[in-house]
Amino acid sequence: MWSNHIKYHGLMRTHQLVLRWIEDQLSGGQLAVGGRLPAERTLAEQLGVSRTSVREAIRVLEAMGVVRAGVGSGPEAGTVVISDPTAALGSALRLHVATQHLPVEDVVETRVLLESWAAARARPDAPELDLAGALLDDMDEGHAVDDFLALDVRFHLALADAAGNAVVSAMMGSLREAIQGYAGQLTANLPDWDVTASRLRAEHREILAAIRKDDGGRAAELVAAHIRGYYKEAGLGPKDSDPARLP
Amino acid sequence: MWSNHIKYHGLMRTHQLVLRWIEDQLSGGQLAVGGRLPAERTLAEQLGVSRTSVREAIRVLEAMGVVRAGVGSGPEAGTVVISDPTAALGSALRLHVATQHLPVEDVVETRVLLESWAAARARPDAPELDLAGALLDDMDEGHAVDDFLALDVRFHLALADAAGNAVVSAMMGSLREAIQGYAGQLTANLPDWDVTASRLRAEHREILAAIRKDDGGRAAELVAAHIRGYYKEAGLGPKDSDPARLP
DNA sequence: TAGAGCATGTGGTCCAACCACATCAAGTAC
DNA sequence: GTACTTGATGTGGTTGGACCACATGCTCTA
Repeated sequence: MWSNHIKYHGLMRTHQLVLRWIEDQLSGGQLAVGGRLPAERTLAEQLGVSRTSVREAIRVLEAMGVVRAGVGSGPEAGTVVISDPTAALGSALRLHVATQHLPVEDVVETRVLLESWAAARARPDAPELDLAGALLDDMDEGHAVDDFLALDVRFHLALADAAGNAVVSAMMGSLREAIQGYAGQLTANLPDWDVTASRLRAEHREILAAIRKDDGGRAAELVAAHIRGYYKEAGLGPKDSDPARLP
Repeated sequence: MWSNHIKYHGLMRTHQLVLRWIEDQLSGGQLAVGGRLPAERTLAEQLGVSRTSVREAIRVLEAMGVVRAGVGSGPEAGTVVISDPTAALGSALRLHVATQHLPVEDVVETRVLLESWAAARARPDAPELDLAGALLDDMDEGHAVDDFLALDVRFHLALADAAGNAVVSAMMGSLREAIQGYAGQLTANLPDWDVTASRLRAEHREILAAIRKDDGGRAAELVAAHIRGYYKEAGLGPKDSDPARLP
């Protein structure tokens, strides 16, 4: 039996070598979602590196939403392959928003772009719209602010999913996640939350109705106004002084 | 002087604690792009954790494009804060494409969406267009396939930057990066690279001209056709059987 | 048969040591 | 005086070993 040991990697740091090995396993199909990585100690020995380097690689993959590490024994234990792009993109965006290199206004505008497109593209008979409708019904029964916002997130995600593009869905969710803390603080700026919540509910119903009637153009306009209106009311100033150029 | 030691974090893994501390420093402004983190050993002592945990946190931040670690002494050494959202999003997308949970078709369609929007929104006098023009001139002088594609990437990035939305630029770049390997293989499917390259050059000039004439609508259409056309010629089948619904 | 308790294997954490590298300062040769 | 050599210093990179907490499953016992 030949050895998997990889040497002569002077140009690459050891954990990146492990990373590349795992990525190759994924691309090649030897490793798929639901599958499990070898134990850290085993993998370290197989690749001829230290357990520390293996762990650093796994830490990165975990941050990327590609694996989940669980202690103990049994099916929940070990390092298993998952696929949660939203978590990865969300964390990355949030960090870069924190460094002030991604303006919140740009995040909001990108949300408008992606969600408008999703609303315009969603099929009236998409099954995700049923979930959106159910979430909408839940929102009617007087919730606390946090609960309402949680349902709101799921409603918007359901709409995005209805467009059938996994990348757009993931990016949409990550954008929302990246400014979640920011949006939460904004609610404090609102003059009257109950009034705002009522308006949001009404707008949600309009959006869903437009999609159901296959009026994608109107749905897109409504979504854009819905998102921009909320952040504007909460005090987020527009970055662009020429709104006429907005699509 | 009080201690920075953080204890009683039973619910959180140690490296996540370090991660949170650094993110707080970024949000609070104590750390900004260009700044340097304390040395690993120092930070470990300050937070009362092992150097291992500090290193795992730094590895994650590095993968997120938030810091860059350099050995040795001097200005290039140490762990300094940077901001490269594209790298982070690109790696994450590439990995999830590898797990087959993000279809390449969806990546391409999202590129069409973002780049069309950018082309429609770009101002005719945006300085980034000058760079795009210069790159276009470079492309004329017979290059190898790889060189041409490298210039092509920079041209498209320049166009995206001209729209003035950092989030869209970052996402655009990451999408391109995520399928870079895939796109490279596709060139082998082309019947005649020189013919294709000529067509791409002509389309680039048309796109740039449309933006310069402030005809955003036409620019968006040209970009969409440009991207879809390339991948279609190279053999990437459309995922949706109803192209009439495309925006 | 039902329960308690141990064996096993997983990731989580820490420590101590060593290496490679880049800079800078002190010393040395000319 | 100038130019070169040489060592000290401080950085991240890597390793091996040790121990812990946890979850499961087997085995022994009452």
